[in-house]
Amino acid sequence: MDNDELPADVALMWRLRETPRRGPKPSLTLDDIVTAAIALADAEGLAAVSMARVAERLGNSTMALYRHVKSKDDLLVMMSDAALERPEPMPDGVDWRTGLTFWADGVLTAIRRHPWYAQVPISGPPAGPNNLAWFDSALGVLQDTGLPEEAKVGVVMGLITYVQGEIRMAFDLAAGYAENPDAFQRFGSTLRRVADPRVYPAVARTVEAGVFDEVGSFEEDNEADFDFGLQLYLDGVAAFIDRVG
Amino acid sequence: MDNDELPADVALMWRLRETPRRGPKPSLTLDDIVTAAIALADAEGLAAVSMARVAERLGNSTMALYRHVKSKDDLLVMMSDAALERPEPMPDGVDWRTGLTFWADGVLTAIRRHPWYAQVPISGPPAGPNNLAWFDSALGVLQDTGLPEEAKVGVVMGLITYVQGEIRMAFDLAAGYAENPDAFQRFGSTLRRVADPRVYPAVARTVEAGVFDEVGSFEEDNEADFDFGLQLYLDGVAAFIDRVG
DNA sequence: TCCTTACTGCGTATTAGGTACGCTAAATAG
DNA sequence: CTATTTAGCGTACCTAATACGCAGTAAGGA
Repeated sequence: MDNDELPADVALMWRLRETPRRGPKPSLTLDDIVTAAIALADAEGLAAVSMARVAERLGNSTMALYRHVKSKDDLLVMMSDAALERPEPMPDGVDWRTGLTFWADGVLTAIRRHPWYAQVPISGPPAGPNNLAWFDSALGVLQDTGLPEEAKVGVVMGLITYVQGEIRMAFDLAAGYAENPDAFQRFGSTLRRVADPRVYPAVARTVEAGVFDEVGSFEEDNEADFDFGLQLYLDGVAAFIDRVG
Repeated sequence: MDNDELPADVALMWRLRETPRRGPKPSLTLDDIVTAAIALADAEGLAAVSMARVAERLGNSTMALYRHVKSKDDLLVMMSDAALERPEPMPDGVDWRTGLTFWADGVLTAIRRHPWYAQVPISGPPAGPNNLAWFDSALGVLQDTGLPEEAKVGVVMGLITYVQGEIRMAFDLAAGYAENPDAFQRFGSTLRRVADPRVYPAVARTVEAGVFDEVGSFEEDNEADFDFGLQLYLDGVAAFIDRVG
């Protein structure tokens, strides 16, 4: 068994630990802990996730968790892999562009169920099983483009980067919005007050054009912005495939 | 004076508070606090920034800070605006594409000086003076494209989203790398062990092609990936400008 | 069968950090 | 000179992470 060559937390995420033989039967499993922590984060936000609160949900003591998890950070890593769940299988025969759009929407949908995901730092390459499944799904869509493997990875990395940016911005902003909607509704008038045309000429022009005046639903605006940027990126990918693929 | 219509923290960031008349002269200014906090975060990471540590650096007591700052979160918001500093002025007469590339590199360079930036949640629209200056700089580059104002904002938002993704991923990953370089160097072999070709066919193909085998400098790889994705996005913008602008 | 051993759950205690509260002293307005 | 406003700060409280070690449990071997 050469599991010991794998990093410890990766082995944990893939549930590769050999089952111990002696000692009392665990009344608690890693899955229980991760599930409880996710439920708590979903219900009350990541800040509510303390070892004590998680243990309470499980009817166990705080310190019992540490038999299954190295530290709280460790738990967070497992939570974020688990929260991604599995990607929905790609519809048969989709072209790469439809596929990547489907993929990106899928990521956002999955994460919308667990908004706290945006606050968990990514600690390494996508090594958990669910993360890897998403990665695989996106790579698979590019199969028929004829791009070299390395270029496929580049395209997917760029897409992941864009989507990560969206996740971070959208969900941080949503938290800010929930806490203080005024700051958003008054953004236009704040800018009018504060954006001196001599210092911020381009912003001032945009403000004058009224771009920040119509409020619109926060989510819808965001979704539209995301799609707009995504389509720009995919246009670039299309040009690249024409050139190289 | 209608400052009171501005959100309190925005007024603070723009230093619009009316100077008080009575009471002892402050021995401490908001700038001092923000500067000290940034220096501390630069030197020891965001986790080292506690109110106590910041106060210690200033030779003051912990609670003295609360006369100038509403809460620690408040301080973080100010820190992240201040950390951005001002964008370098755009070279004269650059075309939009060169300009946006220059801009994106500038953001990354600015943030590389303050890596903890990636961990501070964005709590609202870009309302601080430095944030706004960057926003203005990017918008200004698109001046001659003939795009309507709203489309310019869309293009810049997409770029910001991509860059935010890069910031988050690159700096989180760098932290993970510093802590545990093995996880990265062995990523290829980890995948080989763990990525069952029947479950992860596309990943397996990529692994077989050896894409994850050559290690390369962590920073250089990252920079290259970022530029690759950025150019794809800008290709998309170019197509959009041809179509609409 | 019984003892050894590996393991689980958990109580205790330590450390660290955020911040409410209220006191004291300073500066200025009247 | 007195009232008012404000700065600094000591104290205290609360929450949280987690090191440490004990006690009880289930398998394996004698």
